[in-house]
Amino acid sequence: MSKLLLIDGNSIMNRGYFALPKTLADSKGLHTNAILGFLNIFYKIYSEEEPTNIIVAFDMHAPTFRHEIYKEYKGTRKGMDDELREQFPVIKDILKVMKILYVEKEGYEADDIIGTYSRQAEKEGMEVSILSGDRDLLQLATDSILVRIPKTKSGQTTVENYYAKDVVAEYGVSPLEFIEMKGLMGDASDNIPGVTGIGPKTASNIIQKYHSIEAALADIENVKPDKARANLDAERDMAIFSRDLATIKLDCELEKPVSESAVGLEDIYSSDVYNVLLDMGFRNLLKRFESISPEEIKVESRIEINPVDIEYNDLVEKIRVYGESVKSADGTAETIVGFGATLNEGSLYGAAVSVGEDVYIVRGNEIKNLRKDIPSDIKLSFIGIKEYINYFGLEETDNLFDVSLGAYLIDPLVNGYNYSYIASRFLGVELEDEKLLMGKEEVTPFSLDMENYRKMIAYAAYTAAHSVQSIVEKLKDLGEYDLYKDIEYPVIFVLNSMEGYGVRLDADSLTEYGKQLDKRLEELTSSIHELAGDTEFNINSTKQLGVILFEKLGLKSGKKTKSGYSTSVDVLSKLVDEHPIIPQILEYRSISKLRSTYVEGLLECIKSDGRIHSKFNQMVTATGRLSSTEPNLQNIPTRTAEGREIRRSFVPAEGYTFVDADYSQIELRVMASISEDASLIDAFNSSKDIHAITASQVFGVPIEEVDSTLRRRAKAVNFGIIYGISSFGLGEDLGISRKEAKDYIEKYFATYVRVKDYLDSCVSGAKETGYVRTMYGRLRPIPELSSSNFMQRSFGERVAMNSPIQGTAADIIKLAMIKVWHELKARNLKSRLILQIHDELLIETAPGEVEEVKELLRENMEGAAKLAVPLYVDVHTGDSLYDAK
DNA sequence: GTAATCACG
DNA sequence: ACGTACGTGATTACT
Repeated sequence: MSKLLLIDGNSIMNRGYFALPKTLADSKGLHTNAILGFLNIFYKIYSEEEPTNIIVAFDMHAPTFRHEIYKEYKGTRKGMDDELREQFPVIKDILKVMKILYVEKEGYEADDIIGTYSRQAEKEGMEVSILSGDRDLLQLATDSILVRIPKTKSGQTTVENYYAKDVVAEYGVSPLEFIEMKGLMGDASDNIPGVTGIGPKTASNIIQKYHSIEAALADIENVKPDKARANLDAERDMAIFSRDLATIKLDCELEKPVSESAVGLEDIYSSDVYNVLLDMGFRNLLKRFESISPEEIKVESRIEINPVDIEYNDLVEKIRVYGESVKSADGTAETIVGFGATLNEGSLYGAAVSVGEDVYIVRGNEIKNLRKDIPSDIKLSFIGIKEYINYFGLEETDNLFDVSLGAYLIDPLVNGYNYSYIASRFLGVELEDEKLLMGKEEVTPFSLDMENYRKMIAYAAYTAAHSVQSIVEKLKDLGEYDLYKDIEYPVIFVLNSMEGYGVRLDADSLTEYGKQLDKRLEELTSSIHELAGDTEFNINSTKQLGVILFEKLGLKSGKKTKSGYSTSVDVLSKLVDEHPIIPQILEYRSISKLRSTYVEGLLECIKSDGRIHSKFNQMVTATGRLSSTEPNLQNIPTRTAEGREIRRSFVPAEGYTFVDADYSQIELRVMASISEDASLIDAFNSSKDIHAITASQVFGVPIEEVDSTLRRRAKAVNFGIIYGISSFGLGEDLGISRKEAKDYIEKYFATYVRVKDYLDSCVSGAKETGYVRTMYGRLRPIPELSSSNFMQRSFGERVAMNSPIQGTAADIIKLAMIKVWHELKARNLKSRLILQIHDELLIETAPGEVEEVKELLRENMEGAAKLAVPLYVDVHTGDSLYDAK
């Protein structure tokens, strides 16, 4: 059966325009956000429905419009933004390339065109669905015509579907009565006035009773409530006028019949379309093409590389010759060679090296001498150097480049910096995805001659070599080159060294603690089941737990989640006094967490040297912090006594000692310094206890009268400020009303005026440029700021306030790590840096080096940056992580 | 594979 | 009127 998809072009474009950042633009500076928004939703719906026919309707801007008539009548309709207007001719061109029929006609709105076609198609027995962001079109829904409204729900696009019955279910009125309702309540976005004082609620009530405006007018004396009756009576004409404005025409005279709108999969996914989308920079959309018909679509920008096998010695010679040729061609040009391989247990099966336009593949492990065997002025480029440092014996001073690290600094919000992303973004070339090539298959020596594996490493090598120039240029353009050179690049070597040393873990003591936890867990399990009325259930299942607590035991549920009751700590803590089962569940949860994540999880990570070699990832966070995985050593418990016990099992090597140093309030100090707020700077200079002095200054009490409550509140405000404060969040955290919280914030800003100015400038600057920056130049783009969604936008504002602070602190500790690491090396100390936990460094200190290391740590951490306030570190020593804090 | 929860700074 | 603190990762249950 044939199926027609009708699209409200203006409304869907409008939606894209407001939902996506205005900063989106193609190489010529044309805005593309509305176009991208349109195409995203189009492809989503297209792949869902696979319609046989498509028509896109557009408004034609002529003075005969209903809206325009009304504009003259009231003069409020705002013109369209130029940035949006310029995108319409482009989307129409794209639709032409897709061979999709689009219709616009003087005197008609898109609504009317859609209404007319929908009825025609229905008559012809076609299945019809209508896509629009405008709920006005709900009036077109019937038993067989589906109206689909896209909705953004916490960042995710979902589509609400309405047949006639769904309209009734949601609004209590039929699609036709929906028009009557509009007549009463009006629609501000569509400039339909409606009747004064009648909103959706009243309108719905009246229409549910009378079914039409005329019927209500005929019985006007009985219309309720009183106010609505009076207004409706006085504004009879306006009600009818509004209703007629809101009515979509079903009988437009249109030239083209529905039959001319047929369009096939091959039109939508043609190579012409692919090239247009590529040209506009819509890389994400292109992925859809690959899954549709990979071999049929031939694309100019998609390149294929056929690597050539070579012996190692010949490769070295090729590189040397290539280097000479580049030199003679242009005395200043740099020779860059790219490397690609997958390392497995410290050895590789084969490697690809990109030399000029050729890519060579070498088998065996002779390649590990590559850096030493080629001239030092030839740059060796990698995707993720850190993985290869040990294999090649690389050093910081070798001539190296990491393109993925550069790509991260240019856009830190991306999920993974693999070759296909880098090639697409920086070379404008589409390479087959590594996932596509390798699938889930494991790489083994036996699969080495697999065509796909060879291609994959060849692509990686090619990308590594060829994207350096563009990435360096971009880094320089963005003012991030020094950040790369002076911070990120050196940190690679520090992290590699930390990963190599790892941390010693005492398996025996941890196992012993695990047994204690198990015992307690058993007790709690039987006790909880008993308290639940002798019901056995899985306490770990939030679903089952929710049923027990809120249905069986009848406790009142607070927050809800998408799929039922929330049973999170903050909900349960409010119920501790309601039922004895609650504290037991809370204890069960925390013990269970300790056992599975920290006892079992950590034990599994111990390698044969008795140590844990966690990975430090440099290219994950949006702010510039590190992250740690397999296992995460940055979240070892410390806040509760039971959790802290885990730290007893983290111990130094025989004879060694832990020296730990953590920055005191580094983020607040950074904020004081960047904002140049004299009061806050003074506060840091005059007191050791910043929360107490904040309390004193903000609440206007002498410092010696600041009690624990007041201090706690000030501390929460300080945190709130760094997170991008909101009265709601602060109120929630402190358990006070929003109004009180707001009062605190106002007092804080009255005390530290420049802090407020600074935070405001972060937000306004970010709204203008689309990003924020740390003291050391690190960028964080904030696309959420131009969202039309209040929640998204507010999030963007908080991010704009938080990221420069969190990011600058991250920059500073990275600088400290580099200094400390080099200093340990320079002094030939045996002590080693083994852990970084955001504001804290841990050194496993060799016998006899403790005093020197303490001094060295303090000096280099406190001296890492010159701020308007001093940096302080607290230094501790101990024979376990427990004692060293 | 995603959602919920909870560990850390 | 919207529904919230910023940045992470691991485990478990469940689709």
